Amino acid sequence: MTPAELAEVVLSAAHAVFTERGLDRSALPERTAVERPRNPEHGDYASTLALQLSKKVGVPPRELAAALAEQLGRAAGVKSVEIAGPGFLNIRLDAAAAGQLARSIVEAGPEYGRSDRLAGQSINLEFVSANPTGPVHIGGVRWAAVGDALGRLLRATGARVGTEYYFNDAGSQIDRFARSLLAAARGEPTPEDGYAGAYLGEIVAAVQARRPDVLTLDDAAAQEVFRVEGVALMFDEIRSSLRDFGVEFDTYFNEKDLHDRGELDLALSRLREQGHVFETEGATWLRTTEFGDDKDRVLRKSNGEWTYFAADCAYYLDKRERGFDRVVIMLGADHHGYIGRMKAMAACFGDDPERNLEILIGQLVNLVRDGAPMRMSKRAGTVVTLEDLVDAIGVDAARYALARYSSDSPIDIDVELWTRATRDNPVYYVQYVAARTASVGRNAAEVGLTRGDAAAFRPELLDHEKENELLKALAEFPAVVSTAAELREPHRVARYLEDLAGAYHRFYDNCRILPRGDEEVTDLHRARLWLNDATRTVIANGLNLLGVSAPERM
RNA sequence: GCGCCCGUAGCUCAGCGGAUAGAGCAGGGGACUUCUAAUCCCAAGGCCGCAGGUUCGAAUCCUGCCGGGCGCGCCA
Repeated sequence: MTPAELAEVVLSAAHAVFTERGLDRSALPERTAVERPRNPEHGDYASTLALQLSKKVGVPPRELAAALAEQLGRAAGVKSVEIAGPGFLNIRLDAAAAGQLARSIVEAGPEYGRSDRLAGQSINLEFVSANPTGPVHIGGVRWAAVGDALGRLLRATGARVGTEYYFNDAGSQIDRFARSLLAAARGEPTPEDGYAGAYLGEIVAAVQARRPDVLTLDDAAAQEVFRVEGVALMFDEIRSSLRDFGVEFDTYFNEKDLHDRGELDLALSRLREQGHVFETEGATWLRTTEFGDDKDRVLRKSNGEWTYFAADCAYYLDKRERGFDRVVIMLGADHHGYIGRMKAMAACFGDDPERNLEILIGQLVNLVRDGAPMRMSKRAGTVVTLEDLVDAIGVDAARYALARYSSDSPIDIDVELWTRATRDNPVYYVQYVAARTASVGRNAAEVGLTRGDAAAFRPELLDHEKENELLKALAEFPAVVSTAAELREPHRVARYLEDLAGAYHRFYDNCRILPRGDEEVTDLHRARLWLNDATRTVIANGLNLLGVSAPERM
């Protein structure tokens, strides 16, 4: 029995009690959940339903709890129900009902943990969106790991998801990039406010290989060649380094297309229709202060140029018109000032800024070696890049390390820690369980132990304390996945996997799975093999959500 | 000045209103003729920044303060 199923049982018991006592059934929630108590004395699962309902219906919590307990105690698979404290219900399952989960998990395979919790939602997820003026820096990499994991989580919970990389190929930073390339090609010093780093030389060489005539052109033409070719090369590089990192986007969106298709004009007229646009000092403004922004924003400057914000408006509108009802944008901490204007902009379009637009802010990332943050990159001068991180610790460790922490907290990634092959390296600890469970499977096959017919599986034999704890940890996975998706917090999956890994290691240490020597294969061996394989399934499913491999051997 | 984030064990961090606040590391003590000891076990370690409020119940929600990080543009 899964916690979700038990929660259903609790709820239907509540319905029965309410009916019997003539209480107001509209006070009952549509859904309830059971918790996994820390303290084993509090049972396998606990429900706080009586505490939540007592005030609504005017029945003392312990009295309500007693009625629920009596009803629940009759349910199949429930071994006992106790009332504790102010009105907690502490529920114990019988071993057969608990153990049956191992079979359900193995049979569900990659499907275990998936749900339809977010079915019907259509979510656009934009992340990284680094300017094509240099390699992806480490802040962008955090979003590559977290954003990609979030996309996987949202899909696993039934949402329709479109991942998206916004490619700023129209702004003045691109002109600065082109000027920097031209200067480098001519051997001139980097222009003030230009880009520097060894990668520029590589781009220059590649552009010159394609267009040997480039330096014979006049300034404007040469700069244009460097702009077009340089951006294309940079973009290819970004795209391929992200692909090597396991991240591919459904859509790579060009800012330039918004301009070419007249979408900024369209956005402006929509906003004008809504009555939030005004003109002053020759510029065109959006009255974002109407919706809580600290100042109004310019859409079109007095010289006739569009602002970057105007493109943001057009891009948002474009996403909405493509049928996404939730637009999620992941940004670095230095962009938090955008939240106010972006939310206000959504409101100016007539949208609900709480529901239609979510802006997630991620704090800074440092790569630390020998106790000091790394500031220098071989190719990119003062920024640490995606390739620096992968060179230092590898893709699996990098993705795991970046996805393991709440985006609200800054992280230091210690190179020495994340390459260690011990307990204190979380990704190793978790992957080790993947390898260990696979190894047990191989050894089992060698001694002739197989799970056998599912009908012959005897779940009631899994009654050891460590088996029970492992089963409870396995049972939590679907709830962890849906919570992580709803809260946009992939780190919950990583923390859960570490918890599960601990439960497996303790099981492994206490409960011998394979027969020793010439010992006969028993039903207990087979039952434990089901549990072993269920664990491997959940570890693999969980790591997959994070884009991290589940190795067969280590 | 204004805004966002953070403040939990010596350190790094979990903890979507529930019971006695949890992990890892560091430091102390144990378990290898191994199904991978790449692991496990035991002990120790806490005014959850401070003060109020809401609640049957607050590390969690609200307000104020203190401390730290980041930001503020007709830049992108």
